Amino acid sequence: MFASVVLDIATRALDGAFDYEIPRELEAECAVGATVLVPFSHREAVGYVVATSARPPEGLDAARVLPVSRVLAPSAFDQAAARVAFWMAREYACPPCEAIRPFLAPGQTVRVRRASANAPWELVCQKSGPVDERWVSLAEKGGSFSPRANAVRQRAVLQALESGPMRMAELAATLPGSASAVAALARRGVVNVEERRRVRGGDTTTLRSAVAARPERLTQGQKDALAAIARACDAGRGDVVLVDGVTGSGKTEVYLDAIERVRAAGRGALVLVPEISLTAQTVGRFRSRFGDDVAILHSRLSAGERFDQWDMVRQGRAHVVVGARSALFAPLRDVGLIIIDEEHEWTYKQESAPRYHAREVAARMAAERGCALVLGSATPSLEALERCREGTWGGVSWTRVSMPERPGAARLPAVRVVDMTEQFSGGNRSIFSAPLAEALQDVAARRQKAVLMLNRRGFANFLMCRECGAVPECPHCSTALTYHERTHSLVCHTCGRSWPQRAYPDPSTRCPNCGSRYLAAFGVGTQRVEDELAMLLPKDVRVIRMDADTTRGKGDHQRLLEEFDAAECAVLVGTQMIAKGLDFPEVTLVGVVNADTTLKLPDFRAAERTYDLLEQVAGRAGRGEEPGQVIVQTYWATHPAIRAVKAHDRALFVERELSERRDGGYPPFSRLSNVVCWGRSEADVRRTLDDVSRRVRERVGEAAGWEVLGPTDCLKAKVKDRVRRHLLVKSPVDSEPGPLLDECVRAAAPPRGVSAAVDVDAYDMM
DNA sequence: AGCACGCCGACT
DNA sequence: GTCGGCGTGCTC
Repeated sequence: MFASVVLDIATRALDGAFDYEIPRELEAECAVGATVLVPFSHREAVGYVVATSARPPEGLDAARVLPVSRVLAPSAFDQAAARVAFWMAREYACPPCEAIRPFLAPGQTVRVRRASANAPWELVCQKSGPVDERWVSLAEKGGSFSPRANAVRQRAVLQALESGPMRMAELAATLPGSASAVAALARRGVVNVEERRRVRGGDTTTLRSAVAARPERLTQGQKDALAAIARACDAGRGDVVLVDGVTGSGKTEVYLDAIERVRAAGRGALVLVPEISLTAQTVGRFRSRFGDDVAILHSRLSAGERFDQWDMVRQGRAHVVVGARSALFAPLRDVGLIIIDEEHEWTYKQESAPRYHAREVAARMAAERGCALVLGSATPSLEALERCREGTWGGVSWTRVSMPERPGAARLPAVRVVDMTEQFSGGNRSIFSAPLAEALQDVAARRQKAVLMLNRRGFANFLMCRECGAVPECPHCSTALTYHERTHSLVCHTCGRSWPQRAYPDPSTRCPNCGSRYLAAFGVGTQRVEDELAMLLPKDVRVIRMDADTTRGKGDHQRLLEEFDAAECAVLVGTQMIAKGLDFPEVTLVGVVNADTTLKLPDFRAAERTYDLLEQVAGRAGRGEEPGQVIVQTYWATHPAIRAVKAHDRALFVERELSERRDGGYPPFSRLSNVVCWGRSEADVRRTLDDVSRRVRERVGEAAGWEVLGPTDCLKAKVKDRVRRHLLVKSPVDSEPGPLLDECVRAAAPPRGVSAAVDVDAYDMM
């Protein structure tokens, strides 16, 4: 037997697979998806088997085919997955091994490395593998047993166990050499040693809304969606269904029912959810419907927890996988359905190699496996909407099903837009407009709940001198420094450096530029909203603040949400993180403190992002019996995105936005790729990217639909003392910019100290 | 990527 | 006559 092996050496200089002979004794283990150790050019290398064959490799002298040395890990992916990985490598212009990595068991990286220049090569296994944990506990008669006077270790062990059972590993770490003491005590029957295979990562929640009570009847929209999904499943071609349902229209119920149908046919389902930790509610619903058949995979799990959940899927003990972006690569054997919830979310685009978009990989995977892909959103991406308008895309059908109503008595909330310039000229200097302040007091009086959102992305607190207009920037990165009030410091969010700094009205404040003392905080923080709320509302209204500061620890998110859920009357204050997925029927008021800060970002998707965010957060109101109200504060009330949210009419925004995109040749009417080049030497970076740019222009010529913009400095022109320049390339929707850009970068051969990255279908152009 | 090979200038 | 700079090319 022979194996085709992709080596784990990430370089553009080395692509494709290499062939090896499988020794007889390894034939059983050395299957597709296995991690192997192979000899490679004066050393050994780690690689992944992507194909096996009984025929020797063609066009290769048999004497040159070397044998596989060892099998390091069992199969993590199958043949179809390997095909998807190769497609990703091509599409997203990355080395094949980078495209394979997402498929591997989490926390199992095996590398060959060496400590110093001439040290021998060593295998470095960073394994957090399956743990068979040994728990030690006091036995019945443990309490009365008294060890011999000189048995210091035994005494220490018994004392430690008084407060409850401990893991052996923990005991050994705190009491060196306790293993033999435990063994001796166990022989006497004083302690019990119990071995259990622990499956980590099974989180639970007490949220009432996390229980998926089966509704008595479905809305017409839900029935239509389920019928369309059933058709797509039965077609078995990778057809796509876009479930376009207003917030609160019951998309999750549609997913649950669709999965039930797939499970009944013996197949499994992959469900992608953005920022999983925020939607403990969603996880709870899946758990309550499918129980232990659900595996949860997301980045907030510890390495061990993630491995256990992943392994459960591989072993075929769980058939429904719910997780963040990377859950798409879970080793589920018979995938019958892929669901991407909140399809428009940015988190589905990976910003490091492989720079894939989960929507596109899922579409490819669905086609490869002959299953259906369901995209769900209240604010579908313009890409998805446009493909559904076309009807077919990439050889499969794209269907949009609309769910325009909420089930039961719930109605979409009324939206009121408040022009803050009018408030200001009317003498109101508070961060709350008069209507929002009134509405909040009203909520307090009626003992209901409210959600207040601060739109802070790209607009974190910074300091600005009121006299000269200077904004302190990081000397190493071209980024405005963020002001942290609590620690009185300026922090660079790009490189993490920080400097002590006081702001006006502190008397020691001095503007670094002109020496003025009016260097003051600009923008609003959740802390300030919390303070103003305390002044506005009676003391018995619970105010819960949810931002990066209060949700640092594991489980903080959930704890705060549970607190909000349990409170009788409360206001939840937070940043973007509260816009999505929260489902609290008692919320009757949603306030957006500053709606338009994201509109000002230099990004062609800025308006779409703002619209999505506002529509999503507005959807948090009025999900129960009581009608909801939304108040949006803005300095730009005439913007189509704001007007569309106010009118609950997406067309107001989408039609104008689409025509602007069409005129400008932006996605979804083109593909936009970003080639970024960075390094310490500006001259080298400049020379390299100019070379790349020349080659791309040469290749593209006058071809219709291709356009090369730049090279120019990146918006973040310097990060960690490295200069950054980039090149934007527009190409037709049916083009393949990946391979072309890859070849151009390869041909330009960046010198040592200069790096280049190709980002196909880029989202972050900074 | 990592390393050998190989062709040139500065030293014993 | 030899050591070592890094340009070029190869690895199943």
